[in-house]
Amino acid sequence: MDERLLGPPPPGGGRGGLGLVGGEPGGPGEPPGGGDPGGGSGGVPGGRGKQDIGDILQQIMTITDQSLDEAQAKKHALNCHRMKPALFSVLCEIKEKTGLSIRSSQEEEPVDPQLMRLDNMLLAEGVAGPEKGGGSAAAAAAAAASGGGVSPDNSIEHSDYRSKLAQIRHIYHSELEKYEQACNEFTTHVMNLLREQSRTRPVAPKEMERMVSIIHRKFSAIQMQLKQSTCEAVMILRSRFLDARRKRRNFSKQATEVLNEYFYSHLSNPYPSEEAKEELAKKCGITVSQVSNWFGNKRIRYKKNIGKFQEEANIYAVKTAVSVTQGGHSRTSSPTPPSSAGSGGSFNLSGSGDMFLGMPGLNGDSYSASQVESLRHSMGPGGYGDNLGGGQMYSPREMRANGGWQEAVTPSSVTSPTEGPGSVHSDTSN
DNA sequence: AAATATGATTGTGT
DNA sequence: ACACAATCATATTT
Repeated sequence: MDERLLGPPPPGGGRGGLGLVGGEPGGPGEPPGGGDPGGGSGGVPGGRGKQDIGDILQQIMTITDQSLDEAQAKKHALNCHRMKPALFSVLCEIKEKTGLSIRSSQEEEPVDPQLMRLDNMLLAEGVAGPEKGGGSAAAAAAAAASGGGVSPDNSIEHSDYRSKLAQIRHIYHSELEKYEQACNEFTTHVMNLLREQSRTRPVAPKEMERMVSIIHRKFSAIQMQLKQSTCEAVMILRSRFLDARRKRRNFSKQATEVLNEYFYSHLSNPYPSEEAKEELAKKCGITVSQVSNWFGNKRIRYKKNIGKFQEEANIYAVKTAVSVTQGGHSRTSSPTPPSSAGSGGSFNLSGSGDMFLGMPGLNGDSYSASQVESLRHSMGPGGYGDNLGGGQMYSPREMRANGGWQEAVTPSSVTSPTEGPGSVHSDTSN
């Protein structure tokens, strides 16, 4: 029966944060100015401090042993006292009364919704769920399902991601186990202590229960911290690996060709329908959303600086024109009916209109001349080419007819053809 | 190495 | 849900 009233062992060596992923700059690091409450400025001169402490410790050990023996003796004496049972029962009664008030004040809390969220997320990420097998299999299945033979190299990066995730999972589980174990150890320790003490002092079973629940609450708070930091780590990992911006690859030359072709041949209304997007996606070997992204970017960037896209516009305009003249009425690829393009009407309106007026002002003279020439030829008689010298070739009526996805931008390049179109309305000053 | 191009994400308005 | 604008993060060009 020689038990020491040692303090409980601290829960497993973990502090709050797991050093999982490299130090993020924004991380919640501890401020360097540590706590020294109460201004304990009694500086202990270094040097011999340690030796002294060792000596003192030894002294304390011996003293403690002695006093413990004494205490045991006293305890025994107390236990054998004849008045002991009566006193004990009285104390128990008193304790019972006070215990009621304590119990009523400490009601059970409902399950923390935050904890639920964390749990759910960990489960969803495959951290909390079953071990390796299930997780990787699911990931592989997902990869197989989603990747319709699109990007073959993503599996490598995926494996990297998965290994990191497995690392997190491992740490998480081991920490969790450690906490669990420490909790159990501590609980039994306390229980033993209480049981032992219940012989000499009144300890109701209810009280012991309460003690256990308190301990569990404390440990679950620690677990929550663990879960939180694990979640953080997973989030960081996700943003590192799964953010597509980080591994951007340009589309293939052919893909951009196809996309540009569509864009410039539908310049008056470059909003492909869902079907058209799917068609384009299939042709380019990219996803529909990528097509949408591309068109979004293209529209905004074209509008922002038409001058920069003149060349490109010419190329593709010529291309389509040539294909029209050469192939007669058979378009190269687009299954879209000519009606939508309104081939002549609206396309020439905004597209070639800019083209003709904008080009000479730019540097593209030598190159554009021939292109324009060929284009003019291809357009045949009655084209707009004749009006070129006159300058004003748009009729406002037709202007409006194009649906105006770029509004006043088109005319602006007309008003000041000499100036570099890029500098026209670039309000991006700061 | 700086500048530019480009695909993707995010926030906002409709 | 979609388009737009701004912005990010990388790729490519200069």
